[in-house]
Amino acid sequence: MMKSARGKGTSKATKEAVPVDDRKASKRKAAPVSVADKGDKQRARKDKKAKKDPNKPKRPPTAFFVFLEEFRKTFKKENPNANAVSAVGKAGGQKWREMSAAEKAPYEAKAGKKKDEYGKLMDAYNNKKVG
DNA sequence: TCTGTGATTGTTACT
DNA sequence: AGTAACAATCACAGA
Repeated sequence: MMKSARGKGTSKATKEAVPVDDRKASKRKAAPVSVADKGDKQRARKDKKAKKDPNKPKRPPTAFFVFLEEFRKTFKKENPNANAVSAVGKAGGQKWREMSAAEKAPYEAKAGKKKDEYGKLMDAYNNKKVG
């Protein structure tokens, strides 16, 4: 199964009325066209399928994902009917918003740890990439 | 049977 | 400084 494919998905929202994410810069995958076409934009990651870097370490899960992992369990327990990713995603996202730094602390700690390891991998990856 | 899509936020890498 | 892409996960739909 494909790891991830949100590149051409589109139809991101059932309702076009509400913006996807106004809190951030803009839309993430709102551009159905290939990024490479942009040219002026980042063409480095034009296609995930490129995969020219098999050694490249995958990005560590963010505090949100770490929390989501546990949240999914709890969520499924209360909502065994809602297993869909969108269900936990929204539910988790909503809760995540309510959560406070203190509660996110343990998750951020984990994320921070992952980042540390990720940096290590990056070092090895870069070393290999160059050589 | 297999692949792709959907949704969430945070973090990264590039320009 | 700003922007786009990706990270994990499962159920459903199409060929």
